[in-house]
Amino acid sequence: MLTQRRADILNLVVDEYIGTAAPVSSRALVDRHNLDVSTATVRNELAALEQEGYITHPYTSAGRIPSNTGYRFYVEELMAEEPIGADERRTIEHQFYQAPPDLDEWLQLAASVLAGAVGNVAVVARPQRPVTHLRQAQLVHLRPGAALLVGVLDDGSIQERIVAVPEDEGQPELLTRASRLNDRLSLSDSERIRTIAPQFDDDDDRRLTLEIADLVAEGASASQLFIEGIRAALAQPEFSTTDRMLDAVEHLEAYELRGALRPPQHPDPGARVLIGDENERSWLHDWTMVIAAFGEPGGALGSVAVLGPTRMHYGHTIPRVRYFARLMTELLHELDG
Amino acid sequence: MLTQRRADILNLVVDEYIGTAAPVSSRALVDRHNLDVSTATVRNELAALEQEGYITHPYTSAGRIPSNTGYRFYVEELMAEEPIGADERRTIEHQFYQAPPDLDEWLQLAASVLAGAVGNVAVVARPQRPVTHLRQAQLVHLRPGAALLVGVLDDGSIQERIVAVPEDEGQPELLTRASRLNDRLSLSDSERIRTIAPQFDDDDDRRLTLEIADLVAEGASASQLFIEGIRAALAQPEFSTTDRMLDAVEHLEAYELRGALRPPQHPDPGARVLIGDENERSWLHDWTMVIAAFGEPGGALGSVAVLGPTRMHYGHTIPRVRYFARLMTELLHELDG
DNA sequence: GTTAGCACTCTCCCCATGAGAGTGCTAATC
DNA sequence: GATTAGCACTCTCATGGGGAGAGTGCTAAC
Repeated sequence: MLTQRRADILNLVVDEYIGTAAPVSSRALVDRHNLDVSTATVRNELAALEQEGYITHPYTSAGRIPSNTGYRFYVEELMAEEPIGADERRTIEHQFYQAPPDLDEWLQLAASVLAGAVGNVAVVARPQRPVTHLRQAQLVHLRPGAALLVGVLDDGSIQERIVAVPEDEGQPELLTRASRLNDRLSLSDSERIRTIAPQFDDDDDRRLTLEIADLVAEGASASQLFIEGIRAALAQPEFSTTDRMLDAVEHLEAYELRGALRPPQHPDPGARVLIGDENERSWLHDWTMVIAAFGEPGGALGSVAVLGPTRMHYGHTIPRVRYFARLMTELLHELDG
Repeated sequence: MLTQRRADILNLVVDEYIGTAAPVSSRALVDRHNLDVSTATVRNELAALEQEGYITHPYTSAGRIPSNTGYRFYVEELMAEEPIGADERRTIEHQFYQAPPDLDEWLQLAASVLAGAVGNVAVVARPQRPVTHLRQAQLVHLRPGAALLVGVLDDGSIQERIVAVPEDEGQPELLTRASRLNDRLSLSDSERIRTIAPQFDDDDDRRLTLEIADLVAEGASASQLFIEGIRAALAQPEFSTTDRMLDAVEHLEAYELRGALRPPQHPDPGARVLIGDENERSWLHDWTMVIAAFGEPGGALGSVAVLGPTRMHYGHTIPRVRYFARLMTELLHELDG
């Protein structure tokens, strides 16, 4: 365990480094926080902290920078959370009530506002149920023999695909067919729909039922992501060379991020912080991800996340990620009535 | 007008510069293309070409690089188009027939494959009609008093929003209501739907009709973009400094690109090439955009575009943009049956 | 019209240099 | 025993000079 003074100094080192992005010297600590010890004493403490693995220095005679262990300790024990003022809260919430009451608009807005607030990449994953159920299916006549199958799922998402229908059926017949299917399939999940299929007498009904099962399964697979703030994140000194920037650009896209986020299993009241190699993906080993889940237990679950260099303003970011997750839960609730 | 020899030399300068990204010297031209004149003669011709504005050089004693005028002349008169081999064609088309027959999948795939083929940013804009019509509207019961209004439009897109419905109506009543609305509104555009609204006796029908009009209008506004290849474009020497890279990253996103593309008015058999300041947006003044439209005349129109530095492999890119536009037209046709 | 020859220009890489920032250690001090 | 002053030492980084190299532009000869 760290002595109080060492912990204090570690705290200062991390704060300072987060603010300046430059290795922190003993001099800087003493001067800027009027410690009542000399730089030599601080140097001794820094050496001890380094011994214990909380900080390192890039070369013999540079200041100290936090190690991942240091950040971890900082986040758990030292960090002062920067509360979200009433003004800030109001400004943010105002933007949501200004926007049309549409989930996708809100998610997009959340990503954008959060990215702006933390100056890093913000990712919002559209809420999903672990298992989605069909709410209603519809067949829209396109041309003889083909119709658009539209499925509304119980997480509010819509899936569509073009399907074959009997050549001689027009919209009226398709309506009848759809209502027949809905009577049996509504509120079932993909698995169940598939088991119901053989119960239909009509060949086409059976085939369409299987299409619907596919449709529902598809809806449950890939959740849509809203990504913002790439430019702001890349402007940070961590990406001061073009190759590091290219690396980042390569990974900061929906496909990669989806893999990094993983769908939450239950709504999380807090925010998880994954520092450096605590992330599974190796490209994230220089990144920190702050992630929180939103939604109702048993309902659709989404994620709010912020990605940035491990040198991240944790005290600022973490409460904001939490706040946005709570806010999205509320907004979701509002949509559900 | 240029003499034949000057045109030949300009051609070589552009080819060479496109390949190497380095200013082209008289020596390089003579050596690498075994011209039967001396470097001094070539220098004289280069001086003349510079006089006439087709090339410049960055400083007194560097090789020559094409000016925008030079590129323009090259594209119109000199460039050798690199045909798409049967193999390449097969490989590409195969990928589309492998993919599920879904428009969005295809558009995404097109952006991705095209980006890979040209090594620059590829953008595909989802086809849109100048005026969209409602194909069918549907009301899906969510909870007492609220339903999901789903509109299928005649360009194949789907729009949705949550609307208020009478508290006491369940799915059966909503079905009746929807079919009543469809009878009157189907195949009308937003304008017309709005004028029909007052003809309904029922208050709720009138209100829902206006919602539908909105929905249709919304569907016609912003076309979805599929963007790929950012990383490849940024890896080029034009973006060798982080600030230029940041500038590019800032602009290479859906919102900005939508503004740069502008919806096509009619399907274009060729591909337009906009070099440097021929682009309206000032951020594109160092870029070239190659853009082609696809779709049927009178039907929904989309765009295929490639964006890259003005030093772009024109002879390679242009035929491929054209080819993808044609391919998308065919695929669109296939979806429409 | 073409070419050899050459002076001239500009970039770019390399390297030496020195200032500056910081540490680590030792010995003195509280 | 903890703290501190002092100082040697280390490493980076900015600066500037120098030289090689690449290429042009011009002139005079062919």
